[in-house]
Amino acid sequence: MDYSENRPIYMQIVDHFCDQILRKKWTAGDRIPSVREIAVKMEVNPNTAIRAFHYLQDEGILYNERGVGYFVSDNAFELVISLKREEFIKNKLPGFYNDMKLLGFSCSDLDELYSEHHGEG
Amino acid sequence: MDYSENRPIYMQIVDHFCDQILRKKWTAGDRIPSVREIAVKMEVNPNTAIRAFHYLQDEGILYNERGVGYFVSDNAFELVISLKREEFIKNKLPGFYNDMKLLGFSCSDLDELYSEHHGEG
Amino acid sequence: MDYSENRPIYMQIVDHFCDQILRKKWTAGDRIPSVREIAVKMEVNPNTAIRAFHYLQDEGILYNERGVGYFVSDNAFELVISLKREEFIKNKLPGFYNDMKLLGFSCSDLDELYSEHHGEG
Amino acid sequence: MDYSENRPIYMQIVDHFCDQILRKKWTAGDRIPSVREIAVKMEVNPNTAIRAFHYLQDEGILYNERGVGYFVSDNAFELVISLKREEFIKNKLPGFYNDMKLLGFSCSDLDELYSEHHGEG
DNA sequence: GTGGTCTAGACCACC
DNA sequence: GTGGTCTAGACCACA
Repeated sequence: MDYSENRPIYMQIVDHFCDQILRKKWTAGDRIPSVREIAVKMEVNPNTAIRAFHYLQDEGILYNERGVGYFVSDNAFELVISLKREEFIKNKLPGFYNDMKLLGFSCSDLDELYSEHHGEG
Repeated sequence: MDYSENRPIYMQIVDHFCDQILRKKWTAGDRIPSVREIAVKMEVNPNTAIRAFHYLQDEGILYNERGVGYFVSDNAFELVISLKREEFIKNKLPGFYNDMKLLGFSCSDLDELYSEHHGEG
Repeated sequence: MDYSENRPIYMQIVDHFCDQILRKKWTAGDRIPSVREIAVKMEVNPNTAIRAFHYLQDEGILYNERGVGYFVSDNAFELVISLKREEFIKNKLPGFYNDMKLLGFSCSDLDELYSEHHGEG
Repeated sequence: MDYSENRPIYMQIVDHFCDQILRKKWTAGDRIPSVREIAVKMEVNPNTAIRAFHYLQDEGILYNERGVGYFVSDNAFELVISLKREEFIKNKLPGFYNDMKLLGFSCSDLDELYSEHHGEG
């Protein structure tokens, strides 16, 4: 977890979970680690971990079985994809696109820019 | 000013000032409107406006003459460009690029995606 | 805090914090008192205290963990030393030195002058 | 005049006048340039120049003959010396001395430090 | 609990 | 007129 970043810790956990799902590390029906395990592994306050679980539960990506744990929903993959796609197009694309143009870059520059500055990271 | 946005008001003012400089509306040596004028025009508290002025003064983009007002530095344009370029490449590009790839888009899709969803906005 | 002095309150707080670091009262990784605690202890408005924290954060001397507090950076001591040294040599020394010469004092007089007028103060 | 410096413009003018007197450029009975001449030469608002004249008049260093101009008082040199000496010892010495010690310098270092960093300035 | 932001309004020095 | 500082108090997100 990056405490100095602007993004809230619990959203960084959410992002991490979505990544796991998008990369098929976690698939429908999988039981995911408990709140306590997550909190310990990520060195985070349990309250903070809970917020991430609740967020994903609200979105229908996880579901909870009382006394057992949290599980990946059947349609988690599709939900994550559509959620991310919508966020990407509505929130991230316009700002990024305008900045890009204002700074004199074009879409075809991006691959090169990325590999140049973050290629090995 | 967009109060619902995540970005603080004073940073939105900073962005606006940078825009003015990038678009050559304000050039080296120009006196920019007073704190009070900005506060009235943008409908914010003078203290909020001052925070934007201070931020840009720290960056060397503006300078102050006591009792007279704020002025655009000689190298303001270059400073803004390099500041924005650095922020773009270091902070915005990697997250955007990774999301883009993860969602199955490529750089050549961006122009189309943008004009489709934000073309007339 | 000395309200009659020319130096702003928040810079007096900054000076005090730097002193703590120079005197090794606060060392790398220490959590320093919260904004509210400082404000109460020094009898200033929390906003005034925050300005001091932000100043030192910008200089890299403190860093912040959201919801937790402010901490002393690893290289805080070196940063304070170099900051103070630079300020001393660039800003304070020339004016002082010129005054000293103009008034007919020499460096070897200083110890005596000081102990005579401020020795027991 | 240095508009970016902390010291007020009118005090910078005062300092300049005192310098002239200490260096015997201006001596008792000399008529000094008019407010307007000073304002033009120093590229300063006439009001600002006037404040400097008034300050020195209050201290007894200058006197005014209505319709004629400002003149250097008979005891101007002694007044400036004692004024500066007092200010030096009371206000400047203690802060400077403490900083010097805290940064690990001693009086005997000053000549070298000065000539090294400001020798040709 | 932590800090971050914003408003409203005051007072000041300076030009 | 200009900006600089400080206070008081509010609301918010985050841990």
